[in-house]
Amino acid sequence: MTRKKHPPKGPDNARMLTEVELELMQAVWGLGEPTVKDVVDALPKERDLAYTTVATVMKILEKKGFLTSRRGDRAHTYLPKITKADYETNSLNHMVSNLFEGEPSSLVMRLLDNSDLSQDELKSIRKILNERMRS
Amino acid sequence: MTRKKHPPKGPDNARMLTEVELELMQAVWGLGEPTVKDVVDALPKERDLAYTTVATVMKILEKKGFLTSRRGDRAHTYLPKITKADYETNSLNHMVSNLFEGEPSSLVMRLLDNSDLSQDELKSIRKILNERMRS
DNA sequence: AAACAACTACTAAATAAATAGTAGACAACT
DNA sequence: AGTTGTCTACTATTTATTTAGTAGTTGTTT
Repeated sequence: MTRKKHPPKGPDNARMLTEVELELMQAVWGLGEPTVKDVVDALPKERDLAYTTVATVMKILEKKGFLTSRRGDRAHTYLPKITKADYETNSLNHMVSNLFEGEPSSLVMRLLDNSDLSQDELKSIRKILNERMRS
Repeated sequence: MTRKKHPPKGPDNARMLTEVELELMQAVWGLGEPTVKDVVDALPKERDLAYTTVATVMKILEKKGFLTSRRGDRAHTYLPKITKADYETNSLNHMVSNLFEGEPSSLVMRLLDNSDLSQDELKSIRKILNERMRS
């Protein structure tokens, strides 16, 4: 079988995190500049990942450009290279363009159609919206 | 190395589509009950996927429960087992719980913070919101 | 200093995802 | 009836993802 070797994804610009990567990034964002151990400890006790597994995934996150590391006192520490807010924005953009034909309002429509949003949630959303529109 | 064989993902209930899978599902949703060929033809010309690649992925989608197939006149046809609307809802729920701490309003906030929304978009979002709130 | 604990680098294995070729079945024209 | 084209089933390859072990280094505690 003559197979064309399909090229590696390459050092992409706007890559999305995998499930586990996101899980660990959440911990990192919450912790500031944690060590591997900090992250392991921050995971819920029922989430039983080996220390080395976490270390490996964090190395991968570094290779992919989501984290930088530097030598700390004892262990080295990891620092996010992207804020959670920016990642949220990227995720939303990705979703809007892949699933909602590039129309953010379609996304909001679907969200409002579905989720059991309380009257309070709706109000706070409207408030935000009004602020956005004033400016 | 004594390695614990980590179990396969299993026939999951609320799995998300991969990138390519979503691409093909979009075509299927747009077409109704297409054959493999219909889907291939519906892809943008610059998207140069082999017929067999599309056939393989659609088989996978069937195994995962996103499509059913039945014998048609010549080729067999594929029918979505989930509507696009339902998949959109699942995606949003997934995102809200994995990235927005379960708060849909946080998602909306982030979306609105993202400056490249036109005044028209904002207006149509507000309209939707107002409709939701009246009911 | 010996023992022990923590940490890193490297390696490894299983499964998933993306892509596509081959062979054989079946139909449609000459 | 032979050629041609389409379609399916099966197989194959590369890369990605998830998970974790081992060996070696370095630091800590008796």
